[in-house]
Amino acid sequence: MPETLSLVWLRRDLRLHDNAALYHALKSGRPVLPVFIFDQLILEQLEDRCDRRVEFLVEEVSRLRSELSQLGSAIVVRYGKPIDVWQELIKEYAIGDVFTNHDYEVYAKDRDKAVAELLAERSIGFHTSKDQTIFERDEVLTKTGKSYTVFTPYSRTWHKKLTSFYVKAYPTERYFEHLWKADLLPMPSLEDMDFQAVGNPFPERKVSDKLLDNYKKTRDVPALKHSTSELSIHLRFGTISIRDLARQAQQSSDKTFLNELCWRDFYFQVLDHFPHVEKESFRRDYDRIEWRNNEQEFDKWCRGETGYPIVDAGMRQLNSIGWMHNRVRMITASFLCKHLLIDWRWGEAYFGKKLRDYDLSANNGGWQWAAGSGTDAAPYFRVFNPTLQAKKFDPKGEYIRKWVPEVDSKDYPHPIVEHTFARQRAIDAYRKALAKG
DNA sequence: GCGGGTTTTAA
DNA sequence: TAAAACCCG
Repeated sequence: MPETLSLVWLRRDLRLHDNAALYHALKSGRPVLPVFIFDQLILEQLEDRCDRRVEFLVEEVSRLRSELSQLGSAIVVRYGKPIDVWQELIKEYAIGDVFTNHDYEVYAKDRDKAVAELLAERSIGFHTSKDQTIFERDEVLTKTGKSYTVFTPYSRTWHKKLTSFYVKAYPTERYFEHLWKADLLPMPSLEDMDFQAVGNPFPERKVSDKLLDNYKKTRDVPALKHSTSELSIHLRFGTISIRDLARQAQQSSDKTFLNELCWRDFYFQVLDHFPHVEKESFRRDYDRIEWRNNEQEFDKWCRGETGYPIVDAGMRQLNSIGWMHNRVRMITASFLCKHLLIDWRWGEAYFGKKLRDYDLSANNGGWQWAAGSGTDAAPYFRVFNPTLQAKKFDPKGEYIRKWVPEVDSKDYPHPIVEHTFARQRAIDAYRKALAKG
C-alpha cells in the first residue's frame, strides 16, 4: 500500500515561503507533494506564441522544482485540462487531502468547484485558504454587513483591521521535513506547450525601503527609472508574499504603497461579490452607452498612433515590453473610452493580451474606473485631458520621447480627434445613455 | 503537579 | 494580539 499523501495545488502562489496552503498541508500529518498544472484551457487560447506570462511561469515553476529538489522533494508539473490532470493524479498517487489557496475569478471558482466535487467522490478532502490577499470576501464589510463598493470607506475599515497578526508570515520553513522525499520529476518545457521565449528579464522580486518612502512622489512620474515597485508580476503569480510586502509597506513612513495594496484587495473583493463585472458594467445602465467602436481607430490606439504623444507612448511601451506605467494606463484607458468612445471591454481585452502582469480583478477594476462604469467611479463628465496629463506627469517629455522618438517630426500623425470636440461627444453619449433610466 | 517564562499557534 | 502549548526547575 503506497503512502497516503497531502497534495498542495499551486496556482498563483509560486513560492514555498509564507504560503498558506503549503503550511496547512505540511501540518496535515502526511507527506506533502506540490503540484502545478499548466492550464491547457487558458494556454491554448493565447494567440501570441511569445507570451511573457507563460515564460515567467516556466521560469518560476522550474525554480520551485530546483528548490524542492534541494530539499530532497519534488513537484508534479503537468500540462492539461485541470480536471483531466486531477483524474490522472488520483490514479497515480494515494491522495489523502488536497490543499490550495483561494482564487476569486469566475473561471477559477468554477474550476475549483469541479475539482472539489471530483475529489469528494473519492473521499479526498479539499481544503482552501486565503493567501493572495490581506483581507478577502467578507472580512471587510460595512457596519450593516454589506460589501463596500466605494474605495475610501473600504480602505478606512481595511487599515483599521490591519493588525500585525494579519501580515504575519506562515512559517512553512519550520516544517519542510514533512515534504515527501522524492526524486526530481519531469516538467514540460515552453516548446512542449508550443510557446517561444522572448527572453527579456523580469523585474526583481523585492522592493527597496527607499522606493516605498518616496512612493507618493515617484509613482506618477513614468519617465523615472523605478518610479513604481514593478512588483505586479510577482503579486500576480505569488512569487512574492503579500504579507511580507504589506509588513514592509506598513513600516514605511509613506503609507501610499500600503494603500495601493488596499486597492488590490478592494478589486479582488469587488470581483468576488459582483462577478457580473467581468462581462458587464458594474453600474448596468452604463451598458446602454452607444459606443462608436470604430475598428480603424481602435487599431491606431493599439499601435500607439493616435497623435496624442502620451497615449502613444503608453501603448508603445505596452506593446514593446508587456508592461505600462500605471499613470499612463489610466490616461490611455480614459482616451479609448471617452475620446474614441470605444467599449471599455475592447481595451480591457487588449491589455489582457499584452500585460505580463495581467490580473482580471485589477485590470477590470481599472478599466471600469476609466469608463466611469465601475465602483468608485468619478462622474462621467470628468474627462482626462491627455495634453494636460502629459504636462503634469511628463513635463519634460522624457517618457514620451523614449517611446515615441519621432514625436517632433513631420512623420508624427495629427491627433486622431480634437480634444474639445471628443470631450463633448463623450459627455453627450454618456448623458444620453444615463438619462433613459 | 505547579508557577513562570517562553514559544507556538491562530489565519 | 491573545490564547494555548510547551519547557524547566
